[in-house]
This record gives sequence, structure tokens and C-alpha cells, in this order.
Amino acid sequence: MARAATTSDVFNAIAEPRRREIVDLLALGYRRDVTELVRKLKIPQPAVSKHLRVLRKVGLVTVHKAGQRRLYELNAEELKPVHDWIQHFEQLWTDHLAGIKEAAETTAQDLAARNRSAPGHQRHSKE
Amino acid sequence: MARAATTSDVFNAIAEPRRREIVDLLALGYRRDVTELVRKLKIPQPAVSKHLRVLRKVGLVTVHKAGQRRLYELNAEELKPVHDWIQHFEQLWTDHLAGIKEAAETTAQDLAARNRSAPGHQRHSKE
DNA sequence: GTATTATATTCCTATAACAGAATATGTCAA
DNA sequence: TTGACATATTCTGTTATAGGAATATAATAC
Repeated sequence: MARAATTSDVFNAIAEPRRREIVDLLALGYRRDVTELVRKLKIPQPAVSKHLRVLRKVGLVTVHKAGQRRLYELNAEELKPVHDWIQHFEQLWTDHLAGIKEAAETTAQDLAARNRSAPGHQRHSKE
Repeated sequence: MARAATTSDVFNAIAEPRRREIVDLLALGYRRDVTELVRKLKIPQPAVSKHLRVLRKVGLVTVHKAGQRRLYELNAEELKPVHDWIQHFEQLWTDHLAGIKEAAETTAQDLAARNRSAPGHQRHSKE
């Protein structure tokens, strides 16, 4: 099997930066037509239309026909699954709980390993 | 160009449900070895290792060698970009602000269009 | 009608994903 | 050393992407 389709769920849809930009633009509350989005994003119109198609398919935006224009509107509710998932981790960013967590999991073995290397955080190891 | 690599940023990395599950398991604060993750996830060990590799590359997890085991630990800070982005929309879910937004964007044109069709929300049009 | 504007779709190509199976690497124990 | 265990990597096949260019569809204006 290949990677899950971008249209399979919101997580996949918003993985693409341009689509997040579109969502950002629509988040201001105004309906925007495609031409306006093209101007703001500075990418070709077909590209915008294709991104909008993905966003439509996952329900993140809705369209309203207005003459030859299509006014796009954000349906922010569809972002809720992302919000709900990410919120579980919010507490892990506070130094307070991070300390508790650290203390809870610190074993003698961990301490030994920590003393061999630098004690400071060394994030972003990237493989 | 193809779709952005899963390792290109956190948004792409967490688009895969199994990887979110791994993050969830690690979020409890304990370091877990791969075998433990395999047991919980009920997917083949190579699959888990491959998912962990992606998570490592984007900095979402760190590894600590412990004998022949690798203890994986969540680095929740890397989730912050997702949290920051999604939080901008939180207010849009409250009915209160949704009403304000609706009022702000309602123009004569919108009203005309709305009167022609149903006035209620019709979300999830899916194309 | 024709021309123009707005938007969507199609075709093409290069890239990379994920799953599965097999295999490699590394560590411990006897 | 040999073997058992833990984890990572490689290979293959299928699938879907995103970009670019061209084209199609639809609505408006003249």
C-alpha cells in the first residue's frame, strides 16, 4: 500500500504547507474567491484549485457559488480532531510537569547513562 | 515534485495514524523499548522501527541505548508548531465567535444567495 | 453569436510513501 | 564461539502525490 491519501483525513490534508496557508487565509472569517487566494499565495491558479479540492474533500472548506466566482469558506470544526489530539500533550510542555515526569522515570540506569554523556537536553538528534 | 517527505516536518510525520499512536504511547511519560511498542500496537517489528525512524528524524522522539534495547522517549516540544497553528482556530469553534464572524461577513450578496438556498449550515459537502 | 474572465480538470513526470518479506546488525549469555 | 534475542535496514511492488502545461467548463460582457 502507498501513503494514505491526502484526502483520507484532516491530518493528511494539512500536512501540505500551502493548504495550511489557505486555511490561514480563510480563517479570518471572510469568504474568498479563488483569484484572491491566487494573488495572496502567489502560486498558479490550477495549483490553488487542486489544493482547494483536497480541502473540500476532507470537509475543511465549503464553496458558495456567486456568479462565475466560487467563494470559499473555512469549516474550522473539521480541525477539531487535530486540536483534540494535540491538546493531550500541552501539559508536557510546561516545565512543571516535565520535571515530575523526569523524576518519575529516572532510574539508576538512566542516571548512569546521563553521567557518561552531557546532562543537558540534546534535542533534534536527527538520526 | 512528489508529496513532501514524511520526515520533512512534524505535520507530515504525524499524518500517519500509527505514528500518532506511538506518540500517544510515549506521551505517558515512560520510556518504552521497541518490543513493548510492538506488543501494544500489534504490528510487525520492522514497521515499528520504520515509524520510529521517521519520528526520530523530525525530532519527535529520542533514543537511549540500554543494552540491546533502545528506549524511546517523546520529545513533545516538537509538537508545538502543530499546537500553535491549530490554536489559532480554537475561537472559531465557539458558537459565540462563530456568530460574530457570520455577522461580519454577511453582505447583501451573501444574503441573496442564502435566501435562494437553505439558510442552515450544510457542512461536509465533499466535492 | 464571440471574447473575456473565473475556475476546474486532465495529462505527464519524478518522487516517495507504506506494506511485506527477508536479511543485517548488535548485544547478551552460556 | 555459538546461539538467542532486540532492533534496524534493504528490497520489491503498488499507489498517490505535487508541479507544470495545456485544456476544459462555466459565467459574464459586448
